[in-house]
Amino acid sequence: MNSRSEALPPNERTLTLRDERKLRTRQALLDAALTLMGQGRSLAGISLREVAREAGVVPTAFYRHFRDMDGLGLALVDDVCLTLRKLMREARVAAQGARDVAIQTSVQGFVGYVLANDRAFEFLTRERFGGRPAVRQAIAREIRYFVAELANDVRVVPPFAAMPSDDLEMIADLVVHTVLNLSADLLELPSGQRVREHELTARTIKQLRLIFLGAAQWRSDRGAVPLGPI
Amino acid sequence: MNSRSEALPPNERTLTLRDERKLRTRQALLDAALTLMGQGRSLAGISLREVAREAGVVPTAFYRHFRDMDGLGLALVDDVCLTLRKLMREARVAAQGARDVAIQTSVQGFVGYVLANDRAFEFLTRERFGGRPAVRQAIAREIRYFVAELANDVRVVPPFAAMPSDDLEMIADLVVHTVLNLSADLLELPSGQRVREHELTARTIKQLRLIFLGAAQWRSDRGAVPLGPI
DNA sequence: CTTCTGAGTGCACGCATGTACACTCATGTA
DNA sequence: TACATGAGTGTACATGCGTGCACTCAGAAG
Repeated sequence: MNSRSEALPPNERTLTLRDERKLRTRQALLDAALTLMGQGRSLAGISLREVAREAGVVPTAFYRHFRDMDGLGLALVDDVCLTLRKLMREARVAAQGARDVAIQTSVQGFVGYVLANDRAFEFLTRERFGGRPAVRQAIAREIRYFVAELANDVRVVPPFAAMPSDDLEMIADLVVHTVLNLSADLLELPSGQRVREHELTARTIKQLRLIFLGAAQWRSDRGAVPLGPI
Repeated sequence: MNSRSEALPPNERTLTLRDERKLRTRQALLDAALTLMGQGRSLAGISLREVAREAGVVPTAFYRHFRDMDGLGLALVDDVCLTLRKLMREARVAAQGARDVAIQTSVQGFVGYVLANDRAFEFLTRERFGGRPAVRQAIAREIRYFVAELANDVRVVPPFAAMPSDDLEMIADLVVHTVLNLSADLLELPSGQRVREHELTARTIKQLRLIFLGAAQWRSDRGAVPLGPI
């Protein structure tokens, strides 16, 4: 398998022509599913046959790539999140260059990114709670990953340095979910509602400023939560 | 229609026996849908026939109550949110009696409420983003209602008095979504995970404390968000 | 050049679904 | 008491579904 190893650019030529075509069909199926989820449909409401039809392939060919629609869903999470991580990493590197990445700049960048990749975010938003358990868990894991990474990133900046890891994660969690909330609201807009879009963005920016204001005042020892009646 | 008006307890006897039975069947259908949504299924993955079967009624009887599954979904939102509003109002009245409702007490009360009404909250969580557009919009409206009501409620307490309405709503929005986030996380637990349950609750309590800490420092004029490139 | 592999095809099947229609018969109305 | 209503029934049908199986025939392997 996977030969044709004539020492060419290895990213291109570790794959045979056949495998390349297979990957293309696979991508067509993933794409088809994403397309069909436009107009507010969820994976649960899309049939295997529909996906195959949209991808221009006979229904039984589906099985060469995925066990069933659940498998397609999981692959979609992987596929979408891989791209997402990569781009987030790039954004992070760019941010290290320009010190003092203001909240506003970051959020506006994020908004642009969400709107540019609306199909991916629509999928994640829709299936995050509405999807089958396996898909939900996969998305939850990705979000936990982002939270942990954000917690690590802000560990070096003033108010967060020397803060207990627990509290850092708690704040990162709050930030991530506030931003995800913005993303969900944006996707609900009928597209092209620039004014409302800006209102939502402004609201989120304020919310993040408020959170950082709170973080600056935060003292872990005052925030302890007693067990109460378990 | 709706006679038998022999001046009895009007809550009971403005309905004929027939209408009463019809209502009972209707409720059975709503209940059946809620039941079938256990184990992580969404409305989109449940058939009209299944609901009828679970309710102990022939499929075509469904149409006497709802136009289709979308109609059932909308009715479910109304039904569930009506109960919810009523109980929230009671909680609010109770809170007015005991001044200084600590964050901790409120959140723990909310957690108990979510776990006691898990089917209702599971439905709302699942369909909030994952549902058909009409259902999503109905739920979004209910959430906006809660946000507005919370904003009104806290208007009288120290840090929030004399704060612009915009900022108040922005904070209420942050609080409500933080709490909804807790609710979603709780429902994802396999039930009976009391330790993890307490961890999640503690995290949310901390997040709310941090938010109120930020709110105490908040100055509207410093939080203005310039338009930027529209 | 020959042989083998496996991605995509075409057909067939049984099954569940949404909904139309004509029905029954308990209950409300007069 | 006699009639009208309408909630729930039972039958029927076309449609779309998931999936099994035998197939073709590029293209990889030797």
